[in-house]
Amino acid sequence: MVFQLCDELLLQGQTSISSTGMGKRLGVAAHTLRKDLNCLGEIGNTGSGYDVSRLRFHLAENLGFSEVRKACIVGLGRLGSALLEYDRFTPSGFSIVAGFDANVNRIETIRTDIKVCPAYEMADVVRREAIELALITVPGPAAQGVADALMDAGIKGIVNFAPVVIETGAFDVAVRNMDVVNEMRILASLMTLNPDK
Amino acid sequence: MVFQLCDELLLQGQTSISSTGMGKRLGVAAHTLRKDLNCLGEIGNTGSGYDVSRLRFHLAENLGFSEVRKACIVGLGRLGSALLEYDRFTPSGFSIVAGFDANVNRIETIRTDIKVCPAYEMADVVRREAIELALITVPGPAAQGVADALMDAGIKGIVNFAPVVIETGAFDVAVRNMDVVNEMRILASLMTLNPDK
DNA sequence: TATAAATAGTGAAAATATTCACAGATATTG
DNA sequence: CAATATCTGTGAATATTTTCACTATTTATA
Repeated sequence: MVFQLCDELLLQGQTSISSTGMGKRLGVAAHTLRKDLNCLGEIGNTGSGYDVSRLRFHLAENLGFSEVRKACIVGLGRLGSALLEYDRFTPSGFSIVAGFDANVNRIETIRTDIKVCPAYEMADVVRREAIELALITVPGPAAQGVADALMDAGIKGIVNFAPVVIETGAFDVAVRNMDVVNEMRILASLMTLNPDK
Repeated sequence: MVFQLCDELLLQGQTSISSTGMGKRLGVAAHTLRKDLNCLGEIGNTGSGYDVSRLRFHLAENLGFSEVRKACIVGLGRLGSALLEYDRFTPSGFSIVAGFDANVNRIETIRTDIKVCPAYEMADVVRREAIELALITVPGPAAQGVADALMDAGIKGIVNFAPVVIETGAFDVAVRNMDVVNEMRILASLMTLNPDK
């Protein structure tokens, strides 16, 4: 959140910002930000706030954004193939190294620079290339099976676009869900629990 | 999260589940679930766990999923127009009542049952139809402006697909961000902070 | 039916997270 | 250059969340 804000500030030409200023933009209390940020060491400047690029650098170092991480996309339907062409992965430090789909006909019609393979090669490719992240864009009923195969092959993190709960069992794998309906439900519940004015 | 699990369980024909069973599937401790769930009153059955459809009903009642909420989509590029055709909104209790885009040519070429309007009509339509939720699918630089206009028009919740931080200022509006790169960064940071074995 | 196993609810304890308040440092201003 | 305003870092105080431990109840079993 702060990291993204840093990028925006730099784009806007702002080189410095205070915890108060960040708090306003992020909707977070200033002291919370200060407490969180000085885990990185004393990187703020008393009197003038934080230097944006210095802050960004320290966040990248500490959160592991400096090294490029390999990812793959499983399920090359409309969403999956759109993601294959998405141009923000590389500048953000992620490298999409493969796409997989169970439908061989579909694979043959996709035109992209990224290697697309049939699903039965998935475990092999993930292991061989040491792919750490996977984006799951298969239909709901197929998602758990795909996740199981990926976890067996050593994947470390999953972004799940299917509207189902992915079980990780004993695997030490982090899952992030991206389901627009779920986000809308969260908004609806906030509105219900905080009817406010 | 529990709500989604209820749907899956019902689909699989499972009518009852214990807090332990849910915890396993969700990767959450059983006592946490029990503490959270009995905010809804005593709806579990000692000895046999929770009745899934009863649990689902109570969650829906308390979280406000029972009434249909109106939503609109702003920005009808590839993502926005794909969402116009998405078939999970209606069965989930959301009604997409309008789409907006600044490009009038684009509006004329979209074929859908949902009303699509030029951007300058947005505030009027949102107010007139009392639309509560908005999905923002415009390019990053346009997102804050769109959000400001929507908040002025009385929107209560935003799902933001643009990779920028939306400022809500003094408005009491909830924002949920859906950015795949941001989710991948979260996974990367978890992997860095928990290198585990 | 008696016994054992499973399960929710819950007060209390422990662990986390947030907020407050202020010292000490830097910047700004007239 | 002195006075004022701004700002971080941080220990202490609160508040919140999570975990634990146990009771009471229901279900399953033999």
